Amino acid sequence: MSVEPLPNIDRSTLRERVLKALRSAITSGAYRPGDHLGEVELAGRLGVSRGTVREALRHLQQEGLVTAGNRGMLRVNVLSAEEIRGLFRVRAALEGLAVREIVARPDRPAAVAALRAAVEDLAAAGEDFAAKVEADLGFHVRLCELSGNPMLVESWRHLEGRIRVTIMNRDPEEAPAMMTSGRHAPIIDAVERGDLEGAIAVVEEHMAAAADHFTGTSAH
Amino acid sequence: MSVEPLPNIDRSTLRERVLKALRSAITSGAYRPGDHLGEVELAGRLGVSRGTVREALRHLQQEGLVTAGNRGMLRVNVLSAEEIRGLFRVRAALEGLAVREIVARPDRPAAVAALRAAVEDLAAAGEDFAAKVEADLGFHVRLCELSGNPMLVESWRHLEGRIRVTIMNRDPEEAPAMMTSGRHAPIIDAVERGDLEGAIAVVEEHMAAAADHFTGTSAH
DNA sequence: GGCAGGTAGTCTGTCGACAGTCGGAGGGAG
DNA sequence: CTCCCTCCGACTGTCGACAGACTACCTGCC
Repeated sequence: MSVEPLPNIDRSTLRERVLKALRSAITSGAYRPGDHLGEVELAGRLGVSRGTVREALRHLQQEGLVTAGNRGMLRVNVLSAEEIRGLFRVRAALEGLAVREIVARPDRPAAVAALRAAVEDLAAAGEDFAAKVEADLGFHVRLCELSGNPMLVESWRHLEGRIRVTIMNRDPEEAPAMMTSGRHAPIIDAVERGDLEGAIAVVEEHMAAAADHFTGTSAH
Repeated sequence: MSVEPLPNIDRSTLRERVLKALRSAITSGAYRPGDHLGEVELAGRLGVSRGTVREALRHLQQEGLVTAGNRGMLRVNVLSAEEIRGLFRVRAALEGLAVREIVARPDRPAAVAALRAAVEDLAAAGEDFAAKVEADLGFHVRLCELSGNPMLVESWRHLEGRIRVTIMNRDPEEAPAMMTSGRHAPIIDAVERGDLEGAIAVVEEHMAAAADHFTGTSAH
């Protein structure tokens, strides 16, 4: 008798699946920033109870993807230019810590190799916008993961929602010159040769450029 | 006719009040790390519905105060020594960014004065342990707020729950030599004289010492 | 005495319903 | 024509209940 063909039982809870679906719907641009997210409409569309989507929405609210408007109504979050600049400064501090810890690690070469693989994914994304976004954020998450500091990853992920709405609010309608392998390679190079100051400088410059890019002319 | 005597209508939702109550109960030590938090018990004790405490618990879970154990049961989070070290490294990066932005601000003297007031609160706390904790965390949160970067405050607050359980898991039963005004003054001094490198060094040293303190010998 | 099977208990997951509140449309008085 | 009052619709806040799942214990058989 074969036990092979039934390995994939989805043990995830309904709330988790709804959470994923909503997050994906927002970050993919199906809901534009500022759009109202009604519990009843979402519940009906997803075929689940209101309480379930409610919990998912609350989770998304804490992630910063949605924000509470008038009378507790939730809508897709939209960040001001000032918030975007602050957001990328925090990112610079977090990812600066990441390179710092990677440089200090004994297995630095392995981390460098993993990062090189991540930028290759970015290059392989080609012109697919969604794939490029995923690969770019994947690289930066990987940077945090390779630091070996789970709390750092946790903090970075806490910003991920806001990062995604920022990207989605601007880039879909123009050429994204921001996410290219050429912009990430210098970070790896500096890490590889143990140049801590240089690596941090590159990261901060990278983040400053991104902040300028996303605040340049806000798209309507 | 007087309109004065009725200004304070509490418009907070029941979930928010339950959230506050639970957070306070955990951070005050009423529930020890590892304790099981049952929805039914809490709902009965607070006199509210299960769904309400459920949402509050989910919020606390994202804050890191509680963590999911076996079969989705939630218990008060307990951090490993490695997690604590990572946590305080992230704090150092965040608060390092804070001093950096404060030093760069034109209203630096006002920020310095506000920080001085915060350490005075700490000194005024005397030997009251809970008050000292509040004053200490108040100082650090103030540091983030004075940076003028709301996203930085947001990121710091995301760590606050874990910080509090870490403090509560160790300090209640021994002399807390960690939170004293003498340890915070050097930060302000360095900020006041515009010594960015020095201020960051003090912050990192402060955080490293705290990490050592809280991982020294885990209390049982 | 040990083990397999059943069985009660308890916890969370999910749902549907009721109530309160806010905003707007519509009608009537001035 | 304008302003105010009233009613209606929509949305969220909160609740109680049902169902599924896992644990621990207890019993009967070998």
